[in-house]
Amino acid sequence: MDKGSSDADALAVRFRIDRKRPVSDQVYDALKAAIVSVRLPPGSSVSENRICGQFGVSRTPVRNAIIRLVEDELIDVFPQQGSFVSPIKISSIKDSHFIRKSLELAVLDEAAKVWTPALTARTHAIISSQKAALAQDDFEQFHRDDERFHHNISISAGLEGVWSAIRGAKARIDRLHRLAAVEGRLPMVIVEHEAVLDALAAGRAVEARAHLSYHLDKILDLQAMLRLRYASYFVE
Amino acid sequence: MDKGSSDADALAVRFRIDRKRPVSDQVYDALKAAIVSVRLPPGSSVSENRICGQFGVSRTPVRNAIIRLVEDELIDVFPQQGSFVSPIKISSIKDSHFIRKSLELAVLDEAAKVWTPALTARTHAIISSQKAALAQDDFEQFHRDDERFHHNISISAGLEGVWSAIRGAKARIDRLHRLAAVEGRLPMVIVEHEAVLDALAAGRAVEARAHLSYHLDKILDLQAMLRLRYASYFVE
DNA sequence: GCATGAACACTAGTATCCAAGATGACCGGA
DNA sequence: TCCGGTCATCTTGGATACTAGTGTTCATGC
Repeated sequence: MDKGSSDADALAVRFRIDRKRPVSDQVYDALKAAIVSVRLPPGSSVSENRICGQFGVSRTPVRNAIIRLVEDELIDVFPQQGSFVSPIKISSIKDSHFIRKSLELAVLDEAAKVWTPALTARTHAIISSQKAALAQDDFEQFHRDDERFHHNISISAGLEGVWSAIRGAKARIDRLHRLAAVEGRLPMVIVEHEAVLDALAAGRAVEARAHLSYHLDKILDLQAMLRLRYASYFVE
Repeated sequence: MDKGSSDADALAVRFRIDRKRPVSDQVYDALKAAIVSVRLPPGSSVSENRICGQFGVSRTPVRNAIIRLVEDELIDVFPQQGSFVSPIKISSIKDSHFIRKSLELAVLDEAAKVWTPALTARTHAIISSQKAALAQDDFEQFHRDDERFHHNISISAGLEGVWSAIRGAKARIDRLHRLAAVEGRLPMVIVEHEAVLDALAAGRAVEARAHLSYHLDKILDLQAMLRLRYASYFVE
């Protein structure tokens, strides 16, 4: 099980620690970003000693970060053996998708009730930014804007607290999105976002709901194909 | 701000550490139970040093447990000041309730699709147990059975993974339920559970949904009253 | 050549120690 | 009496040392 040899380089983000902020948080953010973006692929070793060597910090903040990532189900830790990036569990995908879809649709219903032209403008700006990112092949920015689009709906509905729950479920399936990105799905994402926004702006809540449902379900269709292409990343 | 003087006794569970299981987990479970059951009321000091003295362990596992409780939004930690049981935030209640209701209703819809007489029998057994607990004034068992009732629906729907998300949101509002318990709401809980089960058993999914919705919303009605009676536990 | 076992390297869990900041009591002076 | 500064004490954050269990590897014996 020599998973950790070349993986080390994958994280070689040459991270600089800002001593003003809690080190634990910075390690958490960096590791989470690396895992969700699949720079640290499922199965990678996340040896505490190696990580704290790379970041130039002690084991304590690294352990704190790992504890939180275990809570996020992004890392599995086997005592006296090691910690590893969680494989993508088919059954977990099903549950996380269910959670995300249920919550986002429920939030969308609330947002539709209080939608305003100002919110349309704000959302349109996000989509424009996402288009620009795509045109420049800036995939990191694209995914950031994607998250902003969905986050924005929760904010608009006045349900900011619900977003953190959505984000938790989203993080568990975002790795699928990252894998799907290299399959040329990105332009369709923008089209689907626009469809949701147009329906919202026109006050057609039911239609917006249908569009968002379609958008969210799309990733499940790709799952079978991704599972074949990246078989080693999946279990069950 | 001398919140920690008498609070210490509240946790005096005389806890015995089982050296076979990870100490962190045991501390986490014990603290979480104490907080959710309001034995450790909002605002209580959760000084790491005092806790590890009471449990007879070092600070490390205590800190690990606290990290997870912060993630659960049950503890707030202020660096160089102390860690305290989170106050019940009105806005957070709203969001957590929204999350729980959205998920439980969505799960209920799925459960209704695959409901069987065997599931009816199993659920009925849980309600019977809950009745017995109420008759014996065994409130801890009552709340355990209450959790089993809701958990059972997720299991029946084949969405075990969704339950953990529901439980997370539930933990944040369970303190309200515990406070409501002393207001004599418990018998109504059983009636409402039975209404949900009867509708499920009869195959009337829409009706079951309405009953569960009513059951879950009930706690919000009590919120205003509880907020007055236990003003010091609430913020915002 | 093959199976076995002992030593070793590595892991995470836990304990202890130090650093830095915040609080509040205490004391002196106006 | 009131205000202000100092200091002891308490807090969490981080670093380091130690423990115990696991997997591997290599040497040994069959």
